[in-house]
Amino acid sequence: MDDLDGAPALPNVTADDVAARAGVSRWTVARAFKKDASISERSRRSVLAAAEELGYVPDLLAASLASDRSGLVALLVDDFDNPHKLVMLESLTRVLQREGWGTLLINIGHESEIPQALLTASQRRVDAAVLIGTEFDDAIIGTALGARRVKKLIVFARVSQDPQTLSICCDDAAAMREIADHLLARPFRRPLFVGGPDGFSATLMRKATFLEAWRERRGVTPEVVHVPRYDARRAFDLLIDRLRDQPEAEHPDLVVCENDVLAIGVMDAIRHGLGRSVPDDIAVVGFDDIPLAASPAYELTSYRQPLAAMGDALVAVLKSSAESAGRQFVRGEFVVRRSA
Amino acid sequence: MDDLDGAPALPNVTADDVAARAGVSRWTVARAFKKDASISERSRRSVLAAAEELGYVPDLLAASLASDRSGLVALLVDDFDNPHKLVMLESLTRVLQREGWGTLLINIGHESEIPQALLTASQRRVDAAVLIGTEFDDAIIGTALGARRVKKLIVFARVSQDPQTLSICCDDAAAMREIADHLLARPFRRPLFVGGPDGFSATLMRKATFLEAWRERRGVTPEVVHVPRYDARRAFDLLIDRLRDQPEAEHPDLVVCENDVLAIGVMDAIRHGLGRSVPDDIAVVGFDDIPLAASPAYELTSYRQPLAAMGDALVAVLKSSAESAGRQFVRGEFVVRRSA
DNA sequence: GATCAATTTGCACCCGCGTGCAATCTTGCG
DNA sequence: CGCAAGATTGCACGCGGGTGCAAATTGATC
Repeated sequence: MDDLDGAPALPNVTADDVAARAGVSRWTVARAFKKDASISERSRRSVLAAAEELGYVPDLLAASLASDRSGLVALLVDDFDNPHKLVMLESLTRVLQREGWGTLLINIGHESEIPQALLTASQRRVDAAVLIGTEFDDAIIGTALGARRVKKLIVFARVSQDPQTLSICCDDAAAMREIADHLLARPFRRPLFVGGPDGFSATLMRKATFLEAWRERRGVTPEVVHVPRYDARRAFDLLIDRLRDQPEAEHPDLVVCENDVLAIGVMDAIRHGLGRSVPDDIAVVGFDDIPLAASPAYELTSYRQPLAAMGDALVAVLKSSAESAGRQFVRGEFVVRRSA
Repeated sequence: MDDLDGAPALPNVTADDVAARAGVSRWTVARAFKKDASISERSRRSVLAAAEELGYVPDLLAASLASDRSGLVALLVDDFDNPHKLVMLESLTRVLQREGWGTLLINIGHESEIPQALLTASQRRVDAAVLIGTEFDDAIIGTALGARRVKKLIVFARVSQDPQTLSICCDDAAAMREIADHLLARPFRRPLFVGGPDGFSATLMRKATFLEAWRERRGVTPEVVHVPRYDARRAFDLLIDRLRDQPEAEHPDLVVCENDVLAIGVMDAIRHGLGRSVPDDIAVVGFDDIPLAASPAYELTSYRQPLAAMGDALVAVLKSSAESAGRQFVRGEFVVRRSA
C-alpha cells in the first residue's frame, strides 16, 4: 500500500503509516509531535520527514478521546444583537487559536437553554465553557453547575455572584468611578441612568457605582430607567415615551447608559425622536466602546473593555490545572469623545 | 461499582454501565439512542430509564471517532468588522444547532491563513467547512481544495468561481436589478457605485449588474470607486477625498454601495463630512440589511440577505451525501427606507 | 405444534492515539 | 573494556462507541 508521495491518499494517513515509513514505532511518532517529549533529535527528524512526505497530521479527535483533553472551549453566547459580542468573539477566537484551542460557538437563545447548551458542550468534552452572556441570572449558573459535567465554567465580561464560578470581567466599579469623575467635573444637573433589564445582577455594579458616586458628590440620586432588553430600539422607545410630554426644561442634561447599545438608542431618540442635540442639549455616555461608538455619527464617549487582557486572563485560567473560582477584574480604558 | 443514583458519579458513565443496569448489551444501549434503529419498544424504554437514572449521555467524541462523522461544522470567518457577520453567525448557529450540528468558529485574520484553518478543522474531523469570507480571492479556494482534507467546502454568502466548490448565496444579480429598477424610476442623474476592494470577485456581480442595468436604461455608465477594505471609515475617507474639492453641483445624487458597511460610511461622510443631506441631496443604497440600517439615524435602503433560506440550503447540503458543487442562489428582499 | 420470515440482540473488530512502565540503547567514567 | 545512570524506545491496555453480520428470538401461518 506504499503510495508515492504525490497524490494525497484519501485513506487516512495514521501514525502507524508514518512509523512504518520512518522505521520506528507508532509511539515514537507521537513523541515527535509532542513538545518536551523524550526523543532523540535523529528520530524526531526522520519522523517529521516521513510525516511530511505522507502528509500526516495527528488526529485531534482520537487524541482527545485518548487523553481526555479536547482542546476545545465552548463559547456560550446569548445576545447576538449586541455588536460588542462580535468584538469579543474576534478577540477570544484569536487568542484561543494562538494558544492552540478550538472554539465551539453555542447560541443561547434564552437563559433557560444554558443547561442544555452545557450538556451538549460536555458531550463534546470541551475543556471549558465560557459564558459570554448578558441576559441571564445567577440562579441559572447554580443550576447549570449542579449538573456539572463541564470541567471549567467561566463567566466572561460579567460578574457572577456564584462563589463556585470564576468571572473574568472589566472592573466596572473603577470604570464607573472614572466616568463619574469626568462628569462630575462639569455642571450637569439632571442626570439619568439608563440600565438594562431590572433584576439581572449584571447591571448592578455599574448602576450602583454611578448612583453612589453622584449622590456622594451632589447629594442627590440620579433618576433611573430600565430598558426591558439590551436593544437600541427599546431604549429609543423608552426614552421617547418618557420625555415626549415633558417640557424640555425638565429633560435630563446627561444620560449615562449601562452599555453602548442602549446609548446608541438613547442618542437616536434624543436627536431623531425629540429633535434635540447631543451633546449640546443632552450629553450621553455609554459603555463597551463598540466600533459604532467611534463613528462620526455618534462619537460616543464610552469605556473600552480590556478585551486583550481579559483574553489573556482566560487563557491563564484554561492553562492552570487549579480549580479556580472568584473574580478577576481587569482595568479598561475611558474613551472620551464628543457625546459627553 | 453500582452507585446509588443520587450523586452523579464523576467517573464517566458509559454505555456499558447503562447496559449492565438495563440488563442488555452495550449495543442495545446504542440502539436506544439512535433514531430508526431496530430495537423493541420494551428494551428501548428500559435502556432510557437506566440511562436517566445513571445520568448517561453518549460521548460524541467517541462516537465521532468511530463513525467518522463528527457532527461538527467549521465556520471560517474573516472579517469581524462587519456587523452582518454577527447576524450570519446567529442565524447559522441556530439552524445548525437545531439540526444537531456543533459549530467550530475559526477566525481567519487574512486569506493566507485559510489553508491553515482548513487543516486545523480537518484535524478535528469536521464534516464540513463553511467559508463566510469576504476578503479572499478564488485562487485561495483552489489552493485550499488542493490539500483537500475537509469533506465538504461551502462558500457562504458569496459566489465562488471555482467549479469544484459549492456556493450558497443571495441572488445578487436579481437583487441588483430590483434595486436598479427602483432607482431608475426616479430622476437620478449622477449615480456613483461604491465597491469593496477591487479585484475580489465577490464584488463583481453586484457591481456589474448595477452598471449594466443603468447603462441599458440611461445609456451611460455610472462612476465607480473602490474602497480598499470593507470598512466604514475607509469609505468615509474615500468619499470625502473624492468630493471635498468638487463643486456640489457635480456631486453624485445617488450612491449605491456594495454593502451596508460601506453605505454607513458613505452616509456619515455625506452628512458629517460634507454637511449635506441624505436623501435630499444625495440618496444612498446599501446591501445586506444589517441591523443598523433600520435605525432611525440611518434608515438605510438596503437588500436583506435571505439568511434563513440560505441556512436551510446549507443544512440540506450537509445532510446530502452527494458531492455537491455549483451555485445555489436564494432570493432576498428589497427593503426600502428613507435613504433612497 | 412445526416452519419460515421478520425482528431483535450480541459480538468481533475497528477508529487513531495517550499513559505508564519495562526493555533497550547511549553515554561518561573508572 | 565494563558498568551504571540517563536517554530512548516499544508495548499492553484503554478511551467510548459504531459497523456489519450472525445468532437468537418472536410471530404468523397452516
